[in-house]
Amino acid sequence: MQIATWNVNSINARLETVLAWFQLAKPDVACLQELKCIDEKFPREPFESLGYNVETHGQKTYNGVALLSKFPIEDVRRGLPGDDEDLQARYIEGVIASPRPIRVGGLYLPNGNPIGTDKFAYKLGWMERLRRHAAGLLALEEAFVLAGDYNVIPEPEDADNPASWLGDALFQPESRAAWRALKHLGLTEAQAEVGEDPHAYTFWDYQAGAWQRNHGIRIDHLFLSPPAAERLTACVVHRDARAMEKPSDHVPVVANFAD
DNA sequence: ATGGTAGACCTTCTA
Repeated sequence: MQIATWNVNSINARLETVLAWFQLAKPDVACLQELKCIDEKFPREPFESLGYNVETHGQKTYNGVALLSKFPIEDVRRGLPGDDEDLQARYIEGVIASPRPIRVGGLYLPNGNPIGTDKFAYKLGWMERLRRHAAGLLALEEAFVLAGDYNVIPEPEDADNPASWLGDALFQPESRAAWRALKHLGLTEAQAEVGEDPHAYTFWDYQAGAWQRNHGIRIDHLFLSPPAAERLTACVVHRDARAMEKPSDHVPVVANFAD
């Protein structure tokens, strides 16, 4: 069982690139972020033709997340609980009805820049809500995965030039502490656990030749509950996707689980 | 040196 996460930076602008990767990697489950479209404009048919069930939580222009699975998707939840005022489409969850069912939450954590604004407060509030939700899921003692664009650089080793990120919301002590608080609930981070390179980058900005200079950061992660971590066998960062035609600025990260 | 690019969409916001 392969579960992927990928911030595609507009599913419609990226459709050919994303389909090409799906035909190559054939993930069983995929969490997509930054769809940048409403549900009605998500290109369902090409994914259904590849054998995927499709659940979306879209939004006009910004954000938007999708959960795709070759197995049926049950108990779908749209939106992160804990704030009825929050209208941003950044979370979708469902139970993958595979022979050994696994709950999968796909998330697009707020960027939070610039620091010192309401955007940064929103990021930290969203992370606390995610921590509470994860704690509730842990109490169920099920296998689950929380995969997505966390918009947090966990450690200095997760950036090519950490000093250049010191003033950025992705590398603030508060952001990193909230990320560790999530981990300290008892979750296992897949790439750190079994990745060939635990610090392989997952994002390179479009600007200033960041890809060509390998000015990358590691911000796309998969957190696993203990029963899911017991099944984890591998975690691969698909770096080559950044060199495709019309690439996203993020690359897919894929975790493998024993069936 | 405060740059640079990409996407949605209509003038600027987000990243």
